[in-house]
Amino acid sequence: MATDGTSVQATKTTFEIIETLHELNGAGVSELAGELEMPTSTIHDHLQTLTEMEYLLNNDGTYHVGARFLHLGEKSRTRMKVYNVARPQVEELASKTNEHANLMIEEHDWGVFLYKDRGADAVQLDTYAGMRVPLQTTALGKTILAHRPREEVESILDRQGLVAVTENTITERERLFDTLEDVRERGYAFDDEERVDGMRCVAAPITDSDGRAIAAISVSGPKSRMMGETFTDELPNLVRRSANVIEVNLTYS
Amino acid sequence: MATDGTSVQATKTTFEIIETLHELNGAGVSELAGELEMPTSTIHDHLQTLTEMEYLLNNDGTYHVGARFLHLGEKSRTRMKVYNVARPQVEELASKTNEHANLMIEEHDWGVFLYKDRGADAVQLDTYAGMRVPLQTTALGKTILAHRPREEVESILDRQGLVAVTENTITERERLFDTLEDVRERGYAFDDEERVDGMRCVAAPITDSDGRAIAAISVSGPKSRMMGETFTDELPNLVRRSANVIEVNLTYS
DNA sequence: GCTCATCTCCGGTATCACCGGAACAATTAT
DNA sequence: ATAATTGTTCCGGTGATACCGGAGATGAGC
Repeated sequence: MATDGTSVQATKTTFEIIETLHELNGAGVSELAGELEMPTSTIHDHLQTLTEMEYLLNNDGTYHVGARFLHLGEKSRTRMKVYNVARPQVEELASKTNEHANLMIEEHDWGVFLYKDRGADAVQLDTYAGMRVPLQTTALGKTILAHRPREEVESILDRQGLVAVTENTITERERLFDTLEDVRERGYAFDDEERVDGMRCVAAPITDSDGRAIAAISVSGPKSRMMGETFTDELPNLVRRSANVIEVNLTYS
Repeated sequence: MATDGTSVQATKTTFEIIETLHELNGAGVSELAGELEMPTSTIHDHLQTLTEMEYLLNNDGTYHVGARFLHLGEKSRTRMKVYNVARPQVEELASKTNEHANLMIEEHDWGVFLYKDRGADAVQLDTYAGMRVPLQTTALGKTILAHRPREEVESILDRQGLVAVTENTITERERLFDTLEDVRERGYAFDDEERVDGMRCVAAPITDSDGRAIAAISVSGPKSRMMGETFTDELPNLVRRSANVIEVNLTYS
């Protein structure tokens, strides 16, 4: 583990433990020690500290991630202008289409779901606020990439690669850039089972005055309902209109 | 700073920085250094590490809390049974009453808002998911305390004290225990401007099979609308009924 | 009561978190 | 333009401490 000098090892360990605890959905000292290949005493020191600070919960030896993370996450979300402005629009999209409606931003080269709302007919989905996905695997991410300078997209891809998630995920760099070109021309993006089998999605970017994407909104639903003119015309218009409203409200508020 | 031996100082520093960053709603290195009375280089080391790990964002020298905390918080919330079961009930309460409806749990002696929904007429409030408040300052917290063993409540008070937040906050231990007795008899609790001036609240506990409170739900709104029979009969019944539905669903799911 | 598994606690030591200081960058004033 | 100022980043030394092994405590299962 090469330390750059300006790097706090204990912090890395602490967050590795938190992250693993989170993935395991709660665990004991020795389970974590085994998972992370660290001595139990080291794990214990960190768990102890974090519990004392009230970031973790200890239920008879089983530790869990506590609500202070929700506090940090939720409050920083509510302070994002785009979240506050976009949220009502996402809700309107969901209730108009009866499907899932989502808001995504980019952070550290990832697509992050900031908010989702479920319409009346929405299917069960694995998305939740805070979830991170590779940008090119969703319509949302593609609209964001489409409205970023090519060199920025290149460097994101250099760092992130082009992982395949389903059979339809775009994995060739040139094909992606072609797609982004289309997205830019049309003003919206599709996702045809590129992240989840059976699911389709339509997304539009939310751009600032320079045309740079700061976020994206979308409607997603099962292939069976997302087809024909609904998929090719109706939904794109709906989503774009919402994106526009958000852009306007961002400027004048 | 007395270290117990089994305590990781760097972790404490890291979270102090995160917490301060959060309170300041983003800050630079030297601002944090001033606030926390630490050398800029130490702050920088931690910020660097946390940004590398993608927990913080760095916008031209101004650091912000990132969405990974939302990820941790939101996912651990969705894995709580009571959240999933109670959420639809909270939403129903909000839409029936047109006021705020809330779900609270206890964690590390604090009352934590797990979820809130706003009805059509709901006033602007400072509550948000993850927010922590002293238990005795809300109707929600009081119902939780009322359905915990007295010795447990005593030790919570020993650690937390009885801070006054408004003029009406209960600050005497005996008066609190009298109130809790009433709450237990009635089956629900009121909050008459004990946390926020002008706001009233009605809450009911969600208990497990042993009668121990695991959470509470409530409706809250401005004094002007929360009065008369609505406040004394209608809302209590509504909230209790919702709590009951949640309890039943918790058992059979 | 014994065994096994797990969590806590403790104390030594090699490591690295912390810090001062200097270089670098950006912004404003002159 | 240039200097002054403010703030960020980098670097290397060193003393505090994170880490670890091992012992003690706890508790479940037989």
